[in-house]
Amino acid sequence: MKPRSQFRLRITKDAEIAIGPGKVALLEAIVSTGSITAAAKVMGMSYRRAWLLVDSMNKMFKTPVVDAATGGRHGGGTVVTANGMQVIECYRRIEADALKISARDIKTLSRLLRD
Amino acid sequence: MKPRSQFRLRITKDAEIAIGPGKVALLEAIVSTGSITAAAKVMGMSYRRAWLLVDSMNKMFKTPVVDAATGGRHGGGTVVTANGMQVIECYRRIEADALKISARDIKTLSRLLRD
DNA sequence: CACCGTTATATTCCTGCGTATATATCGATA
DNA sequence: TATCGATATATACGCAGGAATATAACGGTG
Repeated sequence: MKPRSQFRLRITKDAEIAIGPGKVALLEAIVSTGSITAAAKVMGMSYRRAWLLVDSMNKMFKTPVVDAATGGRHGGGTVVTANGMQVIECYRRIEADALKISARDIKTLSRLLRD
Repeated sequence: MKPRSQFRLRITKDAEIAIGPGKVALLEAIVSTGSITAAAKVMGMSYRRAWLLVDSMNKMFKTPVVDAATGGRHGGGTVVTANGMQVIECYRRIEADALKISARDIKTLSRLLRD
């Protein structure tokens, strides 16, 4: 079938993942939904897992990537900070650049696969 | 501490990984040791796991990536085929190119991390 | 000041991955 | 032809990661 290639960039600190594809996608889901709960649902993961990922990101970066609020009319919500947006943009740009520069070799590799 | 960034390119076929960082490293270990058994030890994994990885690669590529022999003076051994060598080289070249083109952005991202 | 939906957090359970282990087979060489 | 080390394969066990579940706290708004 169609071999799908994907880059997975990870930046690791002390044997734990600072940022990777899953965390970036989660951040993007928070941007578009406005809450961790809804983002978790979109991503198909439990709220707990989503919260743990968000929490670890906030701890690993100098500046938090999200700003979570409890209470309020709609119970609260979570917004991605300017710093978080920069992380997303930078990560996606790296991905796009890497994919572009390697397109030829990736195709070569894919062609070696059985159909 | 020192944030270490790593690219992990995967080429996926039907939701299973055709080639990725672990399999490439295993192939390289087979090149340098001449057997699955020794390569598994070097990689710190069980023989079973190593054999399963090798087996899946041989099945997914049009041409086998290794040639395994049983019996003989030293019990046999496994050599990486020309096709396997091409897979390794192509994969490593993609990695190097991607890392090079993204060096600046990766540094930017790393700097956002806490020390 | 009661309501509501979200964040925050703990506990329990389950499942899949990998290890460990055991066994059969192979075949060049001494 | 007996030996020896590697391949090939099956079974059972352990464990970490994630899901499911439960509960408390929060704070605008009506």
